[in-house]
Amino acid sequence: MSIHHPTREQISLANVLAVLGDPTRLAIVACLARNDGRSCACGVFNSLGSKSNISYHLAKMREAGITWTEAVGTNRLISLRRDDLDTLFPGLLDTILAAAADLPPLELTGG
Amino acid sequence: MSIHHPTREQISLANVLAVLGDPTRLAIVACLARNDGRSCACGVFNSLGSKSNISYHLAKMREAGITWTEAVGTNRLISLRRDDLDTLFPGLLDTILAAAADLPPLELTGG
DNA sequence: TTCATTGTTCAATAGTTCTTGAACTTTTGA
DNA sequence: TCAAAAGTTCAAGAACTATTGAACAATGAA
Repeated sequence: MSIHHPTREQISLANVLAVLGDPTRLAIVACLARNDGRSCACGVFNSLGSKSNISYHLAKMREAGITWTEAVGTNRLISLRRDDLDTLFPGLLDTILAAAADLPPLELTGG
Repeated sequence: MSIHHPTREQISLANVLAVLGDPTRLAIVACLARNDGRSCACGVFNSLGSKSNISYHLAKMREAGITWTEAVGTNRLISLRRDDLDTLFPGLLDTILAAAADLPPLELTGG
């Protein structure tokens, strides 16, 4: 069974804001942005919570249409859905990332 | 006892996003923006929920630093904290409002 | 095959959020 | 004074969210 992602049309503003309105997920999205273009394996975020907790948060982000998840071996590679988000909500991601850049930096192992 | 508002420094990005990540509050903020400059009495939002429910949502917005509430007679006049939000998170409010403008329009009585 | 690695899913639990209606406060106006 | 209007607060309940650890599946390497 392949990984479910919402279509661009299914992405809602309120849901995107609600999902990003959580410090752990805001940290994840900031890290993904710093990794621009390339993808991150879930393991990169292990310092932010337990394995199952990170899996939970990443699923929320995927279901909200914020991230794209691709299976490669035993890894899941996570990337931002920049094109979709920028098309739907121009400027939103960039302004959030700029504001999030002022937040206390994260301890990311292997990041 | 006067109405409590957080200082600019106490406003957090994650909290602002979380509070705006709710359809009712997104509708309220869009309405306030449409009313640019002027303030709205709570009653304007009555069609979005019960009196106590709107009071609850407006309190959330005030506590997050999104709105300013001023007592005038028996009314509470609500306005956006544009200067504070624009200073803290440049562009954020405008991009959210632009994206929210595409949402289905609200039935606002007396708005 | 066997084993470690990577991540998901499940059940349980604690905590939070939303919604409602009733009771209440404050202000205004007759 | 008395009543109406505008909001707030409270308690209760439903629904949702976050977190954990254990069990599970899938892959890749020895």
